[in-house]
Amino acid sequence: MAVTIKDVAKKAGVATSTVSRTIQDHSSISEKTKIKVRQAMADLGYVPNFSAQSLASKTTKTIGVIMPVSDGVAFQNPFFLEVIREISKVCNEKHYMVSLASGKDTGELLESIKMMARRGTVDGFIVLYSTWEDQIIEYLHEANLIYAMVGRPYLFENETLYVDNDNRLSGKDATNYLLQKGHTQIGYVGDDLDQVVTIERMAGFRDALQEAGIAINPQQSILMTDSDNATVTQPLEKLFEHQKTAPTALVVSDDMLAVTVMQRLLMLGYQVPMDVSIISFNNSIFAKMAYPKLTSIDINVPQLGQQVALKLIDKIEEKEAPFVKMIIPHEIIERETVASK
Amino acid sequence: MAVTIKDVAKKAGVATSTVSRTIQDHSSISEKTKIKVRQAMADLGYVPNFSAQSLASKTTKTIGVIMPVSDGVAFQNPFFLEVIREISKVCNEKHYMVSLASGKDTGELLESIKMMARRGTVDGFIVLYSTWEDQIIEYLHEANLIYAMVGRPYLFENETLYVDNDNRLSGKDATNYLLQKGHTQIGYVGDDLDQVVTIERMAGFRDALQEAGIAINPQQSILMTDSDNATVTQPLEKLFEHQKTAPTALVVSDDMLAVTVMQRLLMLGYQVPMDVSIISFNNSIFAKMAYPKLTSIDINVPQLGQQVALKLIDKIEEKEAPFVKMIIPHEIIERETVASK
DNA sequence: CTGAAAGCGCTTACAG
DNA sequence: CTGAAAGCGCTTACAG
Repeated sequence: MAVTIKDVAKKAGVATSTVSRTIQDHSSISEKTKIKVRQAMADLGYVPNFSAQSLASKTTKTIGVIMPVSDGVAFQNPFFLEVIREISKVCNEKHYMVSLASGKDTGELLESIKMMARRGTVDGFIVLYSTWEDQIIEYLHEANLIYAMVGRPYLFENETLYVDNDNRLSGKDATNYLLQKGHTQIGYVGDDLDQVVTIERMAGFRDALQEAGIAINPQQSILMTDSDNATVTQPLEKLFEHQKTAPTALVVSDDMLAVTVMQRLLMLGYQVPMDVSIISFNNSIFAKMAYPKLTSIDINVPQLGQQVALKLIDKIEEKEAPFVKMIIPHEIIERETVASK
Repeated sequence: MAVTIKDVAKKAGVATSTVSRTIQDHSSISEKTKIKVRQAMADLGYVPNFSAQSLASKTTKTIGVIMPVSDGVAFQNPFFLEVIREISKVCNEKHYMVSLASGKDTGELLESIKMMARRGTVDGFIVLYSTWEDQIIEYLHEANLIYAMVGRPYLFENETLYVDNDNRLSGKDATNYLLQKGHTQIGYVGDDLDQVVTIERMAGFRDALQEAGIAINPQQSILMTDSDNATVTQPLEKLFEHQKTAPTALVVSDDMLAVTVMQRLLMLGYQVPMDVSIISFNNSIFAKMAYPKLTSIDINVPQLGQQVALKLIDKIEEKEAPFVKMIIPHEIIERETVASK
């Protein structure tokens, strides 16, 4: 049997309550006895039992990480693993555990989350994505559970804790960058229409063109594709159909999509960046491994992950913490896919 | 307060021990009372408290998933997220939780794992990778913890539960495929030398050439690069240095590396597959999105993930279960990067 | 500043 | 087949 709080108490010559309090570094315990108790813990190699702590304190010191539903390409995005790693890192430091919730469809995911909540296995949740009208969020909110999001919430924005980039601004910055390089015929290619982020980036794209006094004809400059990218070719062809409206530069909502777009462009006979310039978002490994290497907007994934975790834990530990939103800065990483016009 | 076993007992008119036993579907309880109790549970919306169950039963119903240390490109491999998703799916069904262990270096990871083990937060571990001389495995083994691996163990193979492909055979099959297409000058490019799988695939490569009676000059046909792919260019150039030994086809140990290799090849003036054919492994999203699309060996990640989880849970629940190894079949997915010679 | 005691919500011999 | 009771290893008012 493992060593328990009783063994420590006996060895240190104090009550178990005193041991418990020094574990929590209670201010009521004198430094002298704390030292004595800590010595005993060290000598015995004592580590508090997790289940017992949870049961007695009504707190689990674990946070549930909610992944997006796993169909579609979105799920394969390296973004998620990166965020998870950062969350995990913070949790390690704070002595929290991370527990994963995923599912192949919304129903399955919801069941899994409900289970976690009702069995009392988590103190709070982190939702890794943000879409329109999400049942998951509705449940979390109704059930009055603590949660935080990566990405701007569509529902209950004013009452939820979240960390995000200024996606609209980044869309604008990306477009302005192209404008500065002399492009005036700029198109936008996005996927995953239900993702809040995709739409926001497009809004930023419109902002920039508008400020530059360039009229937008959606038919000729905006292309939304489904998330598995299978059908980009034809619509893309259409975008380039008329010589005088054909874009000389493209803002693409995600690195992975940008890789597909470049590939299709090549098939259509366009070279990047000689014929068409491309800037995309996320600065993931795809951006670095693409050929040519993608100019991309870095969204600082480590910060995104670390901050949600930190803020959520703060909220869990002192329930009063006000609702916070936190905006992480982005940055253009210049590589090889944008040419001057 | 949530509803407890006492409430259910009262409502059903039985003792709490009877409720507990019907939760576990004990054979000693009559079907009649089980029905009565289940009715009461349903009426009250009862769900057993997780921490209390763990504390009383000395079992946690959670498995720890150990990720590879996070430096280097390997970590970005979509493989891990896919496996995790599958493990998570099985765990959901079996009412297990999955808890993540990761770290930026071995020391941090080990600390995190030790914590989990000593605090009693998991019943067993799944290790997602296999390398030479892994401290993590040594610890798991010494501490007598239950674990399973994805990939063939380097240490304690005869006493560990694992699920893997026949990597050596897949290396051989890949090479034979090239041979059948008429190539005779075939090179091997691998990274991540400490991964057992990389070495095994290379061994298969050698097997095939040997059986075909083709001599191998390592200098001229084998290139091992570090895992961040940064330095592939020069050694690759060297591989193609002499016209008469330059390979007409390459076996590449991973899709991500293959993408890099193709890119560098292009820079060196070689077209794929016209000048050089390429076959790689994993059939990840990189294979599908590459241009041209990669011919790749599918390793059936879903099976890999589901089976480790299933087998580990079996082992946890009936400790007698013998050590098992399970081999999942692979399959060549023909795409656009291999041409006939 | 410290301790004795009750309690968290289950499970599991033990007895019948 | 079922129940009373002890126990899992902690935490936290309460009292001093």
